[in-house]
Amino acid sequence: MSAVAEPRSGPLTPKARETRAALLRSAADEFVERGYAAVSVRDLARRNRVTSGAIYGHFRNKADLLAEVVEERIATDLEHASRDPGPTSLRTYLGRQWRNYRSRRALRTLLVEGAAAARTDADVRARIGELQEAKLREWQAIYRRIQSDEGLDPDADMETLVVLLWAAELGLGLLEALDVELPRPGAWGRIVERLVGSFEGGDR
Amino acid sequence: MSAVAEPRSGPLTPKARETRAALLRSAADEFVERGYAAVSVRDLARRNRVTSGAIYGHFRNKADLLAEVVEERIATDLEHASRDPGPTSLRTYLGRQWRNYRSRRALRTLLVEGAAAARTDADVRARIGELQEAKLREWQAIYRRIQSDEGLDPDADMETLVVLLWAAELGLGLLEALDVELPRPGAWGRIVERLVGSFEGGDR
Amino acid sequence: MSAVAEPRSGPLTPKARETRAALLRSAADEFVERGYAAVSVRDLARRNRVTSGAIYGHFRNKADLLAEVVEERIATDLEHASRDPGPTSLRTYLGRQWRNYRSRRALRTLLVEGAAAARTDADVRARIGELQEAKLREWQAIYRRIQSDEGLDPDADMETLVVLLWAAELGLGLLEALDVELPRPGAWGRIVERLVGSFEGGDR
Amino acid sequence: MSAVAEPRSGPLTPKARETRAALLRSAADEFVERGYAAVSVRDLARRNRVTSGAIYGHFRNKADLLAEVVEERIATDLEHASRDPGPTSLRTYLGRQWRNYRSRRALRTLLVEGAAAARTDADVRARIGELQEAKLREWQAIYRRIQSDEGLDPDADMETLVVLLWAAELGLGLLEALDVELPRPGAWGRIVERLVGSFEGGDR
DNA sequence: GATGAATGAGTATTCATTCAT
DNA sequence: TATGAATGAATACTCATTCAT
Repeated sequence: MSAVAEPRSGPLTPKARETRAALLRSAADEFVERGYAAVSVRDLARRNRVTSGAIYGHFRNKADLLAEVVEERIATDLEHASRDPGPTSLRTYLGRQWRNYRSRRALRTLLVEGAAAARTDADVRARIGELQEAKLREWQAIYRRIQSDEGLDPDADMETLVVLLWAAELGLGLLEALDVELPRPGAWGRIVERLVGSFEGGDR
Repeated sequence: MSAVAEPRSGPLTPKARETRAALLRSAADEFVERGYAAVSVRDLARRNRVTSGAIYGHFRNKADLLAEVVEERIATDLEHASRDPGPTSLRTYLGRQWRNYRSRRALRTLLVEGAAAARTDADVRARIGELQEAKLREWQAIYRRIQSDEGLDPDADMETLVVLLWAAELGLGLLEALDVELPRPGAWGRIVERLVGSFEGGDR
Repeated sequence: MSAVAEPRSGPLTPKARETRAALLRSAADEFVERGYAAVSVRDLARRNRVTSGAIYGHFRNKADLLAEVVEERIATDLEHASRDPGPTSLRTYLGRQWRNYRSRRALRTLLVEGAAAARTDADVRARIGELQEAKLREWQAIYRRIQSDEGLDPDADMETLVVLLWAAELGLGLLEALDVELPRPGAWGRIVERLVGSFEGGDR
Repeated sequence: MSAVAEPRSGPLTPKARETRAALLRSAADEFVERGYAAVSVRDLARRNRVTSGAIYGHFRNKADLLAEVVEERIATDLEHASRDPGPTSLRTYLGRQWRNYRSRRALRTLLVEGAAAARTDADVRARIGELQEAKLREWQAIYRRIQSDEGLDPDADMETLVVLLWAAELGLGLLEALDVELPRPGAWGRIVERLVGSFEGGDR
């Protein structure tokens, strides 16, 4: 209906910045706790002592709000996983990541919510999807670097390995949503170390 | 299949059985295509030339309908994966399953929808969650059988391996919902074969 | 969002018919009294002791409701104006119509509201527009019949005359909306008779 | 032109005058193109590179803006129609006005919008209504002058004639809003000339 | 067993307007 | 004078669900 541009143009007032951050924070909490669909914009407004109209000064949509929440969470929660660990074996690198999978539970939950929303919202789909692809590419680069530095089997398909391991992480999110009991962190770490071991000894 | 499915007790007339089956079929299609939240009970009614009131003669509520759809789909799509393959190597068994992962896309989609619904609906959560746990237990039994029959490393943690591989399958569903490009079936099959290879040669 | 058909399919329950008629009646009253934009769907619901949801079982839209109201009003208020008066002079026929223009005030008001709504709603525009064109064609046929039967100047452009007179009627509606004082019925009748007189003598 | 237009008193800076003029210009365009109700104050603000708050420095409210737009348009578009044409026949005078009715389409559109707004806004109603009455009085004076100068039938009711012709013009606006096809300018001119002819030859 | 009219509560979103800075 | 963040109230509309017929 409106043919022209959007709110949120120039630099924000400090107070506006604060409001926005607070909204993102409580939206993240609520979406994780009660689910995206079950949280109404009014709920968020009330919780932040603003009117729902105010929220629309900061976010285009409820979906936009979800996308921003997910984007922020990916950035913070996967930040250290995306840094190249330097000289290390793939086993050590992966074992460390997997052993503490529980710390990423909120992120997984948000991605489950995001994926469900993505099914009907093209914008959410594009934004979160592209973020996922970017992460996968980052990790693939790291794995390949380790592959050549550490003398792993050069035929090993690191691209697919990365996708498989990340899919497993995401799948945990689904199982968690279904209240399925998951293995203990130690077991997770060990199994990944063991699987990845097949890449070390050379070909097979 | 489910104890709560039919509010009306007693045996069903053939016509009622038919209506019920048609509803399940089209609900499955619609949930996969347009998403559980985006499909209204009235949509389903119209598509099946019944009134929405009639649907409540067959299913307790919309969530019940989703649960039944998922249950049915799990039963049919994973039926052959749950049969013990008889004497075979784990590599062969798994390679076969993974290579044709694309055939299970609809099932994965339904599980993504189901997981999102499960987040706010305790009944859906319990029903689909228990089904998942049952499947995992089935597979774990098969893997353990192969482990002992084929002389795989007896220390290998087959329980966790099963969860990891199934989580990866579910994670694919999430990535598909986000329109992330996935590896080709051949690559999937090979990587799983390779990973599982680490269980064969004996200890490590 | 919904790909399939609409409510209101088969024949209506007597009670439903009643509800629908009552809604149309009170919508007409309210739109005339307070204006289409100022009347909310909830207002109408409250006034009819129904929920707003019920209204959407009878009408697709608020705009649909307006269109139906206008259509009905045109049908009843212009019904007798559309019947061929039989043998009579154009002067008598028109004088009679114009002298009692005040009886059509509600119709004019609705057409002003309808025109304003039509500016942004293509459906309303098409529906009311087509109705207007149909009426104009009806009248043009009647005028032409009188023209030949009563021996009026055969060169007279009855098509345009009809449009002009109806436009004047509609214009009254605009002036009424602006609270402009209008001439008395007698004066209206006389001026039209006088103007139309120019078609009779054949002179010129 | 209007006593309430400028909330801020005192003389305007040149820049403020410019902003105000630009706002009026684009408001006129938008109201004609998309409709008063469909144009938001923010739309206008964005289009003029001001904030919506700033608009309230120039106009009391949105309705005030519409009233000013209409007032301005009436003043410019009907300016030459309000000047006494000097010695001329009524036929010539009116034929000229009607033949080019298409040039006044924007004005008619604004009056339709104005009338709809007037239905719920007493201020708009009063302002535009009074303007209309003033115009009608102006024209009535001119017609009477011609009536006596040109020796038309002294019994002819010029007051009502003026209202009728102006109502017809306004009615065109309504029909235009409904996308009803209108006669060609030539036909309009001729019919008015013909009708007015009945005033010339003397009584009938 | 089925109908379909109605409920009731809720939803995201929009908008004219205000006011501290 | 202008900004832009925020208000507050309203809006059309949707939907799962119920129940008299």
